[in-house]
Amino acid sequence: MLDIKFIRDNAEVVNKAITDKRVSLDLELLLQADERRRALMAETETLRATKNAVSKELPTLPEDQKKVKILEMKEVGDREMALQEDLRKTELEYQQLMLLVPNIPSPETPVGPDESGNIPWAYWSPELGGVDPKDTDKVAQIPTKFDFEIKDHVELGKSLDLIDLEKGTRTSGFRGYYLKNEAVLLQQGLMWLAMKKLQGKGFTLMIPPIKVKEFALTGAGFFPTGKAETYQIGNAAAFAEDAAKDPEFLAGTSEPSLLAYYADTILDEAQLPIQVCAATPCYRSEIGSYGKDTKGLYRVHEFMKVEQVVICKADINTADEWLEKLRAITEEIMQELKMPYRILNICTGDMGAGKYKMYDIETWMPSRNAFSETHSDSNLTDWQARRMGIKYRTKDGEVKHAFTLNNTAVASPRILIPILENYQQADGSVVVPEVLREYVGKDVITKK
RNA sequence: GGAGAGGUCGCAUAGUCCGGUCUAGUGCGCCAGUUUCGAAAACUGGUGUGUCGCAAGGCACCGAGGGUUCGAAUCCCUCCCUCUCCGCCA
Repeated sequence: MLDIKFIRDNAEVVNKAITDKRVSLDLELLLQADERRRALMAETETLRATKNAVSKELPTLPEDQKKVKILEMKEVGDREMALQEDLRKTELEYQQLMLLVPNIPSPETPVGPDESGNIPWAYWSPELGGVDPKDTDKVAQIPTKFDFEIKDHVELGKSLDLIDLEKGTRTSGFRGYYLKNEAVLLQQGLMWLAMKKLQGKGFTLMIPPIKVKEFALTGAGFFPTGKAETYQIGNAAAFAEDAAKDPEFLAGTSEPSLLAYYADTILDEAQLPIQVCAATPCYRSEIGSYGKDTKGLYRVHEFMKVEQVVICKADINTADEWLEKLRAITEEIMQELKMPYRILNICTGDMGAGKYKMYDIETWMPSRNAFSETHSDSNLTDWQARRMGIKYRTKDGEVKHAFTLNNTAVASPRILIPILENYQQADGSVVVPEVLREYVGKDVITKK
């Protein structure tokens, strides 16, 4: 959400963001609703002021005058009622439109229609270290090389008894899966590794609810536009009667619950920055992705993710710094795992409506012969904080909306794809990344 | 699941029976001033959020939402939450 005053004064800038981000919203309708809303407010408030004033003097008046005033106020009350009904409708329309207004993208964000407009910002591989995207020769050397015919993670998972997709689908439905044996230890190890890393970086560890109320999803910006992506749940019996009553949702990330911890709160500036993280299951209906990435573990309905969330003061430089710090933390984990990856500066058309600036981290997946998204680092400025009511009091006593950021630390089983595929050997076994060996209990995963 | 108690402007409380000097009293905390070499204490004053407005100022908010009334913290209805006890259960 943006400040309505900012929207009124900068309609052109907002309209450009709407176009660049391919948001479906007619700003003119919002501005009109805003104007009507303010006119109705002024009118009802005048009537109320009259009523309040008369109510105060009424008990002191003699009986005959009292009767006259009461009749007068009855009329004023009727008029107020009529206006109020109008105001309520206008207010609702206004609020619904306000939720659709996107954040203004950063000056460094490329303008583009979709993922084709994203710009590689950095590459890294275990052999070469950091590589400048302009150094095309070196960039070409980044993907892992094999001198044998590679298997994809589905084949590896099957032959090493790590993944069972058939049984997963039978039990859970389309995109269901079972992880088994070392795959379980790999995933648990990754979660543990990430949480310990973040604890060392000053993050507060949390186990938050992932079953959340609507306000958490609206506050974080996932609703109303992302409703189709979200599972709605409820008590089975009650759900059968009336699904809409008191809805609960399974969040697609812990971000809503981590932020909602501070919802409708005025923090003290000294408490900032707040760094919190959580390892939680995540649920996504993937309803808009039918037929996309249907093979294997790339796109699944439920997965585990360690998420980093930062709430910092309302200063763009501070927030920019945090975006880079969060990126660096994720890179540190990736470098410990020794997997080739790249970082993309995400363009306007591919970033969410609420984002100011966003990096994706894409890991090399041999079977896809491509870098594919495994992490996502975002600066939302005050867009989420305004929806969620996260504020802080400055040293001067001023109350401001905070800035929020978030980044993936690790998400599994998707991350198992590059691990299994990049670490596979000619004999069909998979080497366990060094940092995960203590969790898996062995150096190499071989056939049972 | 059953029975009861309760949610008041940072915290703790008064007010609710019987609607109108409650634009919510008091204590604590916090801020400023007086005093002091400095501090403590004492005394004095101040002390929320949101929204509309260029401003003066208005309006809203006593868990949430409705209703009754000229007027609601106070009466009525619905919902949410917390606590205590009992029952059941991982």
